[in-house]
Amino acid sequence: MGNTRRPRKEREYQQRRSDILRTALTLFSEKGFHGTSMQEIAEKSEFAVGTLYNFFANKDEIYQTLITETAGRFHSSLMKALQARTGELNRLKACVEAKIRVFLENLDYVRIYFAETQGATFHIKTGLDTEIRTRYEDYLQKLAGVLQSGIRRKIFRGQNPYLLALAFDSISTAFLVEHMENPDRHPFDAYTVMDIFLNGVSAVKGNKT
Amino acid sequence: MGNTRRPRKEREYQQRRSDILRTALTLFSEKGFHGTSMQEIAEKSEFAVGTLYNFFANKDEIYQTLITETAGRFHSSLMKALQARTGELNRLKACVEAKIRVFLENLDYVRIYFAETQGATFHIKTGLDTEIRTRYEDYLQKLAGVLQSGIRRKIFRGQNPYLLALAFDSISTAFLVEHMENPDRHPFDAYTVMDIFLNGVSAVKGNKT
DNA sequence: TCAAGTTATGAATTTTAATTCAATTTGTCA
DNA sequence: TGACAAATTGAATTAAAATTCATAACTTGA
Repeated sequence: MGNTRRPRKEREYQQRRSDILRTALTLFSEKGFHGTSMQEIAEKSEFAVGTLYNFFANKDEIYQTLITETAGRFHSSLMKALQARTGELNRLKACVEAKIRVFLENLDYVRIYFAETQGATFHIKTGLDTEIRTRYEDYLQKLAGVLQSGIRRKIFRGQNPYLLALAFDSISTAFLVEHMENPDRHPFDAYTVMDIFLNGVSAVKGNKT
Repeated sequence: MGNTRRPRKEREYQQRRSDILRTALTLFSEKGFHGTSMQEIAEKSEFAVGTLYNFFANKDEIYQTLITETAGRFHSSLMKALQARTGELNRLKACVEAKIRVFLENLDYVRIYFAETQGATFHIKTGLDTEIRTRYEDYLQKLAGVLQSGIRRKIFRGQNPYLLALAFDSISTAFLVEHMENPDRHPFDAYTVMDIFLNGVSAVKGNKT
């Protein structure tokens, strides 16, 4: 009878689908979108080329799905961190910690993410980049909100919360990228990021360059 | 006679060559390497496809030349700035200023630069990315050197000059990228970068999160 | 066990764009 | 001016990969 079985078929279908996606992610991350052929994805995921087309309309759709689904998880982790605890300092800290965790759990994805976010990618046409950027923008706004409220409460100082958000985020990203490329040299943690961002690098009071 | 004329021919040859490069730069920056065809480069630069092949062995070589030549100029501007004046503070400031100038003068290139520097690009094979990264690494080391010497002289504080260099550079890059995408919102200058980097964002003394 | 329906397969087709090269044009010099 | 060399042209070729689809292999329910 066709109603207890549906779930299993569905489950298996999803399993196969996500196998394909996982394989594709690895390959795209190693060799880029254009450097990866459908043949390769097929071989590595142990399906025939044709089969891929039963799951996805075309190569672009695989890529797009990959980006969109992971970006979603990514985004919501960070957003959650920014709301979780109370107090601006705690939120910032939770945010770096979440970012570290999410990055390290999704190394492959992060590579692609940058390829899409930064610089001239080939997916400009599909509007995929827009979608990602919107999410990132959204996150930055939220982060700016936290900083803004910290400024109002005299915990932070500064003119432009959005620029501060940008600075904060770019420091953590930079450290993480460095870590990805060179896991051993230059270890760092949430504290390092917070310290530099909060206290700055000057050893002299009220340094006015 | 064939000796006074050589220079003119040479000059014209270089002119045509650089016309091609300029056109290609614009296209690559707008649509990425794979999104740009030789046809397009030919049309836009007003040559025939075949002619392109008299100047460059293939599409890859155009791209590679572009990157390498511009990266060279780019790199030497920054390195010069870091040596120019005396005093660690002045050097840092000169460095941001140089970076702002160079970025704004080479918007098209910057887009490609990121595509190559960050994330999974397609040129991994050619080793092009390695070349750029080496230069960048070199620049970061120099920057770290400046910070290191500032730390010795008790102008700066911090454990790890390299991480500080990374932080410094990533803040300026982030602001510049923001500016590229959105020239009007969030104006900033070398002073903003210096202020955040040196004094931090905390309004409270010795904040120890 | 079998027939109808599903899904997987991969060789054949199509698409796309890089590259080549014979023909043509342009430039040089006696 | 004309013959030779050098440079340009773009239609034809080649190469690489995405996509299709007729065929085969499984699944299911009677």
